[in-house]
Parts: sequence; structure tokens; C-alpha cells
Amino acid sequence: MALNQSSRTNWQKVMAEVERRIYTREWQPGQSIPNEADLAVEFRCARVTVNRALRTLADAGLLDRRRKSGTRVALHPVRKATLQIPLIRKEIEASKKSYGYNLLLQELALAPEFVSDRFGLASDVLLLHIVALHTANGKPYVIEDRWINVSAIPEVMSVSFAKLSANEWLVQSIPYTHGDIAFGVLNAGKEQARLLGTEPSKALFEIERTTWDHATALTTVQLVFHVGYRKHASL
Amino acid sequence: MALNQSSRTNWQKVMAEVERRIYTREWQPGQSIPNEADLAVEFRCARVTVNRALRTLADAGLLDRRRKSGTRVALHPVRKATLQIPLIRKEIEASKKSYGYNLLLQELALAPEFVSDRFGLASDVLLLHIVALHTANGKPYVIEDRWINVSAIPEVMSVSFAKLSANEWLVQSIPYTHGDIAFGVLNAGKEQARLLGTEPSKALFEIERTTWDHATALTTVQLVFHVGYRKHASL
DNA sequence: TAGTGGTCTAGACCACAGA
DNA sequence: CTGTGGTCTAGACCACTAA
Repeated sequence: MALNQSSRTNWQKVMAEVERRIYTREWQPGQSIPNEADLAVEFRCARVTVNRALRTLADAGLLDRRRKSGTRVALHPVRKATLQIPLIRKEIEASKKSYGYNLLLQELALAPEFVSDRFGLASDVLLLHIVALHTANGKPYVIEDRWINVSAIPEVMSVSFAKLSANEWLVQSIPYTHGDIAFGVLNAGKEQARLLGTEPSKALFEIERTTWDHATALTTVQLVFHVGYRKHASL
Repeated sequence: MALNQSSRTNWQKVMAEVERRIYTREWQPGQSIPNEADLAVEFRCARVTVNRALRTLADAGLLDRRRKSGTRVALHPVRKATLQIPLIRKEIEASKKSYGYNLLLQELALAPEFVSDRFGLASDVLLLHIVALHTANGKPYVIEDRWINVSAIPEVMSVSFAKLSANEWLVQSIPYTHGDIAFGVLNAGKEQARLLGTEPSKALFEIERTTWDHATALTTVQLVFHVGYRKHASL
């Protein structure tokens, strides 16, 4: 029993010891490990403490757990990367650059088909269309191209996004139950290249995000980032 | 007290109810919520149950918790997206396509500077360089361009990656303590375009990943995906 | 220094899925 | 049916930090 890890809490020590045994192949991939009760005895702690350690490792993908059949070391550890999705302003300020914002378009318009499809609405519905440019130290950072479901958020009609970005107003004013997000890539079009200060066909990083209130779509946004943008995470 | 949610366990019901109060603005952004003990009384459950609910919401970014000053509804909910990083083979098989693999290069070579820098090694060190193409239904899916630290993993020298990809062999054979991952974008070069069946300068999605055993870098890999590749997650 | 979240314990019951 | 993980409880002590 080697629980002398430097980690603070007991369940973290247990977790570190279990990780060590997995790492050193003392417990091999696919192999069953002792059950919680036995480990609690070995580690001289409550079973709940072992449970928390093993549950955390299972969440991280290192263990597979099933009732009755027990806990096994994962054969193919599906690691998970957690990405932070902050406000654009916060992201820029976090890198110690000065944040700037320019509204380019705010108008009611017929939604393109891919948007009305995504929202599950008829194709002749008017939605609020907003395009804006966020800058860092005065340089283009990201284009925000957003559609808002005005029937779900009528109060948005009386808001001006000249000073406050839709990104920020929505986060502060409109809660949502869930959303989906996709990371992709595109070749810059003429207008995108002009706005971002680069040449057409340059490869640009793109994020599409749609948020929902239960079954009602609230807004969908396409973010197109400046050349060289990367998103980092740890495993 | 409305704990009649359809969720199963008690802490999930508590969490759902707290989420509801946040969502309906019964508890407004920035506002303090009752402490765990009071909530436990209100919900007629143990404090630990409330703790698990609130801790989960804090992990998700909806609450800010501090000792002594208590729990507040987050002002800027920094949502987190969790991306699955599976084996390439598993990812392809999960979309019900047939997986294929072609080794293009396996040789000892002088590492380019960005690799020896990343590994913290001298610039004249020989590393194992592997390039391979993974296919889905016979069509190019992703180029795997990998450098392996042979001094940390000497046994890799006796492995042939003609049949089994380095991606797969490493996951099965070489555990790691941590890693970092970056998502980015590039314009296809001539060779990349040829391998992926597209034209040069097309925008391609790229993932760079480096894994470590404590302070020792094990391997770094660049994955360049086929045109149109996107990575999805939920919020 | 006092209030709050973080953790730990021993014991209990439950839910699920193999044998 | 039975073993295993999942959860819950009441009570306790600890760690941090704002007042």
C-alpha cells in the first residue's frame, strides 16, 4: 500500500495509486481489479472514498466499470479533452490583449435553409441576423455570424448590438438548457478575407454552435477565426 | 421543493432543481444561493447529496464556489465541451465504415527543430519518424505524421508498423501520464493534397498531440484530416 | 475567528447484470 | 440468485478564506 503521494485528499491519493498501478502495468489493460470493498480494506479507508477515486478514473476513460462484473482497466483508453468555451471578450482579455468590437450588420432577414432546418422552422420565417467583428489589440480576431430565433426571444428586437455583442448579451440574458458545437475548417471567402486581413482561400478555423431551450432553438452562430488561431486543451 | 424530476438518483434531482432555478432566474447570475446545509434541510436530504449536485454544476461552469463566501451563480458561464479522442480505427468504425491503413514511411531521422524543441532534446538526436494514411471505405481519412522518442521507448525499434498503426500500438503498449492537444488548420501542401485526394491549398483540419511520461516526452503526432472533417461535441 | 465548502467514515439499502 | 457498483445518511473533522 503506497499512499504517500503528494496529492492532498485521500481519494486523490487512492486515485494516484490506482493510476500508478495501471501505468506500471501492475494491472494490465483488460484485467479486472479488486472490488471496492477489498480496495477499501487495503487502503484503510471507507468504500465511498475508493468509489470516488475509481469513478473519477472511469469518467476519464481509464477504467470500465459494470455492476456485478466489476472494474476493469480500459483496453482502449478513450481519453477526453475538455475545451473551455469562454466569452470571446474574456478569451481575448485572458491573453492580455485589448478587446474591440464592431457591429457590421443587424437586420431581420429570411433565414437561409440550413438555418431554418437546424431550427426546425418553416423556410419563410424572419430571423434576426447579426454579423460582427471582434478584435484583439485592434487586429481582427473572429467574425461572429449569428441568427437568432426572434419568436423564442422576442425581447431581442429592442436590443441594439452596436456596443454590446450578441455573444455577450445572450450569455447574460438568455439561459439555455443545452447546445451542440462543431469544430471545422474553411477556405476564406473574399469578404471573410477582407474582414480578417488576409487573402482569399486561406485556411480558417471555424466553430459552429447552436443552443436550445429544451426543444426550441434559440440561436446558432458561426465563428470564423483569424489565420493561425488554434484551440488548446490537455489530456 | 420540487424534486419530482424524472431523473433517477436523488443528487441528480437536486441538481435538476438547482439548474431549473438558475435557468428561470429564480437565482440570478452573480447572486449567492443558500449554503449546503440549508439546501439539505429544504430538500430533506444529506448535505453530501447537495454537495455532489452543486459540485457537479460547478464543474460544468454554472456555479462559482468558494469557502466561507459560499456559492454563487456564475456571471459568465464558461461552458465546457468534452471531446472524445478515440483510436482512429475506432472513430472510423463508429461511423460504420471499413477501416484501412497504409504505412508510408518508417525511418530513423534527425528530428526537425520544432520536434526536438517540444521534446526538450538536443537537435542532433535521432527519432523514429512514421507517416501513415488511414482510410475509411477506401477513401483517405487522415494522415498520421508521428515522431517517437526512441530513447524513452527503445522497444519501438523492433516493431513494424506495416500492419498495425503506431496510433494503435502506442495506445496498447505505452501508457502515458498526461498530454496536450491542439486543434488547428492548414492549407494543404502538394503531398498532403495528393494523399488526401484533393487540391493543394484546400483548408484541412489538423490536430497536434504530444504525450508525456512525467517529464519525458514520448511521442508527438500531427493528424491532418480529409476535406470536410468536423469534430462534434455537446454543451 | 467564524462560516462555508471539502472530505471522510461506517453502515445501509438499492439497482443492475452475470452466473 | 448473488456479487458488484451506485447511492444515501448522519455526523464529524478539516481547510480555506472573507470579514
